[in-house]
Amino acid sequence: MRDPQATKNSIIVTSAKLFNTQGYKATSLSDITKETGLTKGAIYRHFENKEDLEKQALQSLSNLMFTSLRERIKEAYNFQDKMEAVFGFFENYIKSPLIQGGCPLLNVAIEADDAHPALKEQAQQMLISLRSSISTLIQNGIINKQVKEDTNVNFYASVFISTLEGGIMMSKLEGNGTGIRHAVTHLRQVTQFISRKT
Amino acid sequence: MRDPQATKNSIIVTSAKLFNTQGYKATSLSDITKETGLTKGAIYRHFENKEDLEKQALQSLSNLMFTSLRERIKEAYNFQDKMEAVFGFFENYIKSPLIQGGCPLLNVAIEADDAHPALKEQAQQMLISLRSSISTLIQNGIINKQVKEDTNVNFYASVFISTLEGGIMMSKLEGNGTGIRHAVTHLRQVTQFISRKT
DNA sequence: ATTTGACGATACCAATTGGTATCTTTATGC
DNA sequence: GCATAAAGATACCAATTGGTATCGTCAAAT
Repeated sequence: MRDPQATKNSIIVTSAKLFNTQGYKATSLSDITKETGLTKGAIYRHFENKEDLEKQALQSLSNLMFTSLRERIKEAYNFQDKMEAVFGFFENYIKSPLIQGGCPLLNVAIEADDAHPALKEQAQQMLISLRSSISTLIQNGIINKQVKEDTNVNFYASVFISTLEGGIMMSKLEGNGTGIRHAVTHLRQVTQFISRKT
Repeated sequence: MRDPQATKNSIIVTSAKLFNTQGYKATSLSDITKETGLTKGAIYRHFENKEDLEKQALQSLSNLMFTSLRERIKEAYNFQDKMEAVFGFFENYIKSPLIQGGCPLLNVAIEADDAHPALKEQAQQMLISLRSSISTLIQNGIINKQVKEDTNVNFYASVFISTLEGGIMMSKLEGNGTGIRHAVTHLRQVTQFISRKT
């Protein structure tokens, strides 16, 4: 009944959930022991210290986020549908959260501002990944003649991310889907705008 | 040399700065005593407990934010210039921060998610105020024939806020002005789009 | 000038923090 | 079936947390 790999993973998963909802600094070891049912002895066997656990938990959230996002994008076969996949992914943070506590990137970006340089670096990497995903999506749209060829790829990637993350913030704060829904509705128009007329 | 009103205010101001940069939960009483040069005795004479201080500090940040924003808006005399005032206000979070640590609304919204119901309520009020400011701005634009009369006021207010807050997040994370600048450039086009052709 | 009451400093408190040392238990290779 | 090493539980640690009781001190009213 003893599976160290499984316990390590369960520690990562449940602490990731706590970090993403309560915050990294605000989540104590005892919160984690309570939620996992394990003891500090077990946790510190698998992780050097709390920061190590935070990093691995965030990495897990990042993986979860990007595998899910990429999967959704891959299932669509043209630019507009792929954008819809991105929209659906973000709307799901509110509708049926794959991950509790909202967008891990947004959460860690705000918290790691100054205090936590290690997490900040990871957050920066996540942003780079996200922008890269959306940029290539637009770039492929141009290549496939679905997006106007004079479209500023990085600019629009940035706009998409800003609007979606801001929408998540509003929706989480207000406890309804209005914020993200408006963001998506608007970005749908933007998508239309940079699309080639057919 | 003893001015209780002044000391209370100095406690609020410096703790507000700490809360907005390090986070509310992450800022300890000793952080505050260190930064203010005062002792716990002084602080607890003016505030019931830490939560009380947090609330008053956030209120102070909120006042600072909205007085500055409204001032900027009031100085402009047509819709587009007023929108520029809003844009300038948000760009200033990065360029020359009136308040260190980025947008207090964004920061507290993310942190108070679940954990802190009192702060969350204040954050909700702040969002309502911000949306109200921008909504009336657009509404007045319609009244003054500067904005298309079929413009969905609340929708665009929501879009403006999402995009700006998301832009702040990106800029703070990346340590440059690109995120907010792109957000503003885009919203300038949106402003153009909902403006009446002259 | 003295009294008085608020202001702020000092000294303390229990509880909790992240972390470690040690002990027991469990699976596994022989 | 037994030794062994790893996994996890228990028990501890100093430092820090928010909070309080008490003490000195300063300024204003008498």
